[in-house]
Amino acid sequence: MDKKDQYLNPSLTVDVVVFTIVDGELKVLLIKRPHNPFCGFYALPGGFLLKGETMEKAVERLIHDKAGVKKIYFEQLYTFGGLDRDPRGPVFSVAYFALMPKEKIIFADLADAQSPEFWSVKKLPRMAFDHGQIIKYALNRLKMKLEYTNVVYSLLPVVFTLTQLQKIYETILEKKIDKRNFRKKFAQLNLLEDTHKILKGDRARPAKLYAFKHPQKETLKKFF
Amino acid sequence: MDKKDQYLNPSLTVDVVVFTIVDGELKVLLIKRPHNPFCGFYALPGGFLLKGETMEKAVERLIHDKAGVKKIYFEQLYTFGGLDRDPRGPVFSVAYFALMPKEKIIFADLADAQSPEFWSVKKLPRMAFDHGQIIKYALNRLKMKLEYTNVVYSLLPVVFTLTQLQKIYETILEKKIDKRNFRKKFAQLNLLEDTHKILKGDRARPAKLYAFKHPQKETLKKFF
DNA sequence: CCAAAAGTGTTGACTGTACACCCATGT
DNA sequence: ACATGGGTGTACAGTCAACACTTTTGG
Repeated sequence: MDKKDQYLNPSLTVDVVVFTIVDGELKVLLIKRPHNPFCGFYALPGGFLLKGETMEKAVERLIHDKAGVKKIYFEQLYTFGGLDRDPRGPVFSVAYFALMPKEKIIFADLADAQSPEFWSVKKLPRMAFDHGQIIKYALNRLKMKLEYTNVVYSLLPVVFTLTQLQKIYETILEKKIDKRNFRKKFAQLNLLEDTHKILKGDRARPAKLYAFKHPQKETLKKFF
Repeated sequence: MDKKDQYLNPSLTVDVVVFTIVDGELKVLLIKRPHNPFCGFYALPGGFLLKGETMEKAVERLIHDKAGVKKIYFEQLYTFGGLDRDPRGPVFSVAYFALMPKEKIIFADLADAQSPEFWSVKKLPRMAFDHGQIIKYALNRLKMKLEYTNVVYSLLPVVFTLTQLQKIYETILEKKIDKRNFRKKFAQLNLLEDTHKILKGDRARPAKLYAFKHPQKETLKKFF
């Protein structure tokens, strides 16, 4: 047997789980597959690497093409390599997870002909490949990162109220948080600055608007 | 241009960072490369996938062939994909990290002709590819996991003294830990059981031997 | 003046940390 | 008897969780 024949020659793709929060629901970006396999099913944005392209560049390209947005937070998640993931043969997928604020969503004018949509993670459609599992994995990572880092900034516009901030935590962690304890915690973490602006318009007391001092990723001891 | 030409067709390898502790030093398993590129440099055990082999199977195979051991703890670490990692072209490497107790080290009778050696992570030789960085990444992961999980069991023989346990923490985290607080913490975590055996032979007071009740991986709130 | 969301402190329980001495054995 | 590592408790500080009322606006 030729030595080369004993080796697997797998394909390598990149898939991205893009999360955002709209109307108090955590959503994930999906695309309806126009081809077989899994034609008509929904899938994560993904695809092969182009020549000379790193995985990170590919992720940026995918995010730009499918969500019309640049420069959002993303990180590598996990590499999935089950032999039966794709009926066409061995395809290894390096999954990334990304976060964006809903304010950046633009679907008009996309370079790509496919039809990206945000779906609530609570009611996902039938998913192609093992993408359902990948989303589950990403969700878990998101919950972890919310508790140990300040990534939440990537889901928010530059200025926001403390209530908006709290609601993101409550939505993703799926639990109620005490308002006073929440605000106390953030106050002592010293991550936010008061913009001295105020959000009116609600038919209620106006809220102060805050911004992150350092929107870089930071790892802290314990958030929640 | 043919459509296929725009896609990268990378190779995919698996590399394993096997840690163990010997004589109070954290060691990593390395192999001296017998071929170019980087002939004579040291590298992590790794290689291509065989036909019909998952990444996990490949890791088990590598660990068995290079360290002569089966059934040790391992998990996926990260996928490295820099375009210049390998001078021969784009090679993506899915890195795993593994832990084994020094008691299981057997170098005799290996299926593989190469020469595996354990090197202290404090004094690594010149490394091939980006393997130095991969080890650094793995080391970081190990520190994290020590603090949040009970993986330490994978570095220990089935029975051990509390002092052996503590020394592993001290070695890896590179800090002294208070003996009383350490023992108190482990007592309240309730992970250990007293085997009612005793380790004599030191010219000092004999020590009780403990074992993990559930050697499965568990994630706990906070260890250290 | 009423509805709606913003804003604000205190207490008790728990957890982490600092710290020093006696005990059981081998030589 | 002494050297060596094993084994044990207390007190203080910091953090977490529970809990209710007043304030400011729009309608």
